[in-house]
Amino acid sequence: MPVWDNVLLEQFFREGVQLSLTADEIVYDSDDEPDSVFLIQDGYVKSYTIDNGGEFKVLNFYGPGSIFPLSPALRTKSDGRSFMVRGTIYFECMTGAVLYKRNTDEFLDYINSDPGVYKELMYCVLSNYEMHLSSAEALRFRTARNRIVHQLLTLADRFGAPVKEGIRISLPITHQDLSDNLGMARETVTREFENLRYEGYIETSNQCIFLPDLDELNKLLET
Amino acid sequence: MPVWDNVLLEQFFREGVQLSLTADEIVYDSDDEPDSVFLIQDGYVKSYTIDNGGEFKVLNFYGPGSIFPLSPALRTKSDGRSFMVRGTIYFECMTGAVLYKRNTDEFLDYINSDPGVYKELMYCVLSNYEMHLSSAEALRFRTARNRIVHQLLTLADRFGAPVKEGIRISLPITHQDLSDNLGMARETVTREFENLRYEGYIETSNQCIFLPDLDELNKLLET
DNA sequence: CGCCCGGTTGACTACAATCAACCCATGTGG
DNA sequence: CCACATGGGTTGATTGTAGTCAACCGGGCG
Repeated sequence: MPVWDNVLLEQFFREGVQLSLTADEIVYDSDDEPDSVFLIQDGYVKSYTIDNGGEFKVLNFYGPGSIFPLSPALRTKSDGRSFMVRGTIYFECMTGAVLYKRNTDEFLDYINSDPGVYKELMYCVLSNYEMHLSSAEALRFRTARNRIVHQLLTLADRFGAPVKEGIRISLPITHQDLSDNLGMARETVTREFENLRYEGYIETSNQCIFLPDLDELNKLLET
Repeated sequence: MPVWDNVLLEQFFREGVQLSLTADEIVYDSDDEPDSVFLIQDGYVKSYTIDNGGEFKVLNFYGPGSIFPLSPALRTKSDGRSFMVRGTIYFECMTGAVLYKRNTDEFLDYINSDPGVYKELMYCVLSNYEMHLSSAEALRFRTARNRIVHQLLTLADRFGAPVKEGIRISLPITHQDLSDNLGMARETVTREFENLRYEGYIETSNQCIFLPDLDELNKLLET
């Protein structure tokens, strides 16, 4: 749903190089010159930083149709403004993945060639933007439980597939990923998942999360 | 200095209606039809939501040169996609403020008329995006102290004015605002400010924050 | 086989939320 | 002009949540 049908952009990327990557492979990090841009054809990618204290901080998750890294690519040297975020941002495959890769310069030429492309791109950026906004809302909850519940709802919005009266989150996420995403300990995620499972709000099998009733889940946030 | 020189956009807004608002006035909320867009000429604005539990969550701060609300304005009904964020987002003046107001439709016409404008706008969105990214990093720290220190550095990046061997944050922020921004209790902010002041990392007078040494502050995050 | 990763569980502890006062400055209405 | 309310800041005492440390389990894989 939030992943927009980027007809023009997808067409452009499909003329690029196709890459097949395995889980845990790092696609790109922001220390590199930003000379490539990627479209995800298949599979899932996460972005994260490692802070000065050595903590992993998972910033975002990307699925089929997503384009990255937008911010470093669009902030070219030519305009004299550099990427504002401190520290290196890594993009790593969470699963096996198929990506299309294009040269940043070609990418910039392409988006400047056609206002329609600029528009598509704007929606990509906005979509990311809103994903962060929604995560940021989750992070501001006081209890681990609420943080997790809110983030599950956000992930359902973005990666949810309707399955018999419920939503299955198609992103294969580990407790570790989620805890790094929410700034909490891995064990806390396990414990809250245990509670939510016991109370019937979620069902899990290996790394799949099924949410039988989003409305009920939403009501949890009211307390 | 992340606030970009938006020559074309500023020119456009200056042809609009000028508004003078007092502190605490709400400029816009996302329940309204998104029929207006604003440029801040002078003063400061914050955006926040109120969650189901009644907690205030301050999402972002805006200063002179900022344009808002970007996301609702750019997501017009015409493209069939609605604003993804749950709940209402309010934009409220933190100080007396002078704004320019333009009609959303005119705004959309204008940005479509010239690729140069689209580019400026893209930088506005990216700038916001990166601000959120940086805040999100702060929110993922485990301790209140680190969350506060990181956010002070982010605010210094965005609102810092160099003053004799240090940085003064020009945003007049209250403990309440900062605590709502970082998802913590007001008293916790007071206590950590007290500590940081005692240790010489910050100086405060009424609602002004002065950071004598950003590097030293940065080093705090390593523990 | 043994290692590593992901998940689970228990015990203990520290940090921050909460509740409760209180101070001070400002603004406002009688 | 005083009385009072309000908002911002400060401080202390208490409690609960979640972080930490530790151990263990199961499965996949070299």
